[in-house]
Amino acid sequence: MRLTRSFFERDVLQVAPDLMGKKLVRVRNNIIAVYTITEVEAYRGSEDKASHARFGKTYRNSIMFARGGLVYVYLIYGMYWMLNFVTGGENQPQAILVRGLGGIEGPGKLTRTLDIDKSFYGEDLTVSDRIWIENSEDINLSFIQKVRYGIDYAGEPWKSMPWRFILNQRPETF
DNA sequence: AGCAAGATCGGT
DNA sequence: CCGATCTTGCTG
Repeated sequence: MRLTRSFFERDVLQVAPDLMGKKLVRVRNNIIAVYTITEVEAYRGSEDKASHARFGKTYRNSIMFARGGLVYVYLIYGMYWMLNFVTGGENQPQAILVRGLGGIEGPGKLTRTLDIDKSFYGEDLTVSDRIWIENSEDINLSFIQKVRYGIDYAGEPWKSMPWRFILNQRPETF
């Protein structure tokens, strides 16, 4: 069953762990593909110096200031699209970067596999017919937290926040 | 208007 | 470790 608005309109540090093991559904050419979410990173507010919101509202990050449940996509290093889910309420810039899906490790690799690009900017996960999140039957999921990747520029304390969430994988689940 | 840097990846 | 590749947002 598809996750609704209320799931995403919570603090990013609540939503991120709840995404562990959830199903990412992608529809293209009438083919439905379902992936297990295995790794995400949380970016929380303008005060988070690792976040794109650290400069306030700009052309690129404006969707982060919208209500939760929308998609934030951007290009990095001129080559890789990054897939994010907006969380929290309006004017509360938060986002969750999807770093890993069952069988696909790496935020740049998964968008290539799922064929996700700029056209998904602002897509609404609660009504879209080509991407959404579903609950999983599995309720016995455990995860660990580590520091976020590639954000040394943020400085302390932000670069040390354990805001990367990784599912404890049980091979038979995938 | 120009430029440095980037929430990455794959090959040496 | 290094290059690819190009948009963004800051600076002047």
